[in-house]
Amino acid sequence: MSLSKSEEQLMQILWKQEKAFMKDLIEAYPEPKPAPTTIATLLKRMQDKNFVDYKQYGRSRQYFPLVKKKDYFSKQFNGIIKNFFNDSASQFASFFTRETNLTKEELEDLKKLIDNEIKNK
Amino acid sequence: MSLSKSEEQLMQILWKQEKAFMKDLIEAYPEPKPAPTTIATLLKRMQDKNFVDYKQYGRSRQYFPLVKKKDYFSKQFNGIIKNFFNDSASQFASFFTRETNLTKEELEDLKKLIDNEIKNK
DNA sequence: ATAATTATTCTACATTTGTAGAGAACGATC
DNA sequence: GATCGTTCTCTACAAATGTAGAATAATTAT
Repeated sequence: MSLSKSEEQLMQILWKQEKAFMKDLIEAYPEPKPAPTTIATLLKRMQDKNFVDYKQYGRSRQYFPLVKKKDYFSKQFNGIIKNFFNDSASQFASFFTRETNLTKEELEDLKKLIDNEIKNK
Repeated sequence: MSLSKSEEQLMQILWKQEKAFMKDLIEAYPEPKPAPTTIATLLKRMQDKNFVDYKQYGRSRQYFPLVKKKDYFSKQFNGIIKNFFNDSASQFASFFTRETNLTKEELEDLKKLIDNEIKNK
């Protein structure tokens, strides 16, 4: 089960805030903000999908994510690698270096990172 | 406008085949294959969205993609970089090298690629 | 030719998604 | 303590998606 577009948008907000009351969520939305009921609906659906839970504080709820952003991203990412690069991460990597416009500095940094990784193997 | 899940799956087939008649498409589906009418519906919707067109050959149609896989992928990819990495490709890159389990060899290859890119700057 | 197969269009319908009003319940304010 | 704001639940409804039957037209195999 995965999130729809607008659920994902809300999830991004929640990941950023880590925990949030309804009003925090509303605040975080860019204009034009959706109706509070809209957010409530999304939250409920996300609870059904087990992406969100809450703690009752007094009589409002503090919502928090049940899934780590990194994990969610990894799953997404592996899906698209599978589809577009025949399940080969290195094939993707080559595409990435060619097609993304990283600056020289960024590329240098990246190289350092990779060197580090190599050492750790 | 973008493709839905199942439209995207069909698109992948079409990209692989480059051009295809209905029967080729059906063949390419893994079991359990969808009904031909299902595929027809998807194709029509994809035509409406301007992702697919066809050439009439005799009285069947040879379908072909209007959008390059690479372009489509780039757009998708940039979207997710924006959401998950604050629009920073290099931030993504660092995540990628850390979290993807590339072998030592693949990392070496990647390093070479990057070196090449640096030279071209 | 007749039957079987194939491709296409039209129609349909259930599910999911995007969005929000109505109403209840509680908490804060004057 | 009556009014207002906040949050939640319930209900609703349009659009998008997943899936496919009925009908039709054309194509091939017998």
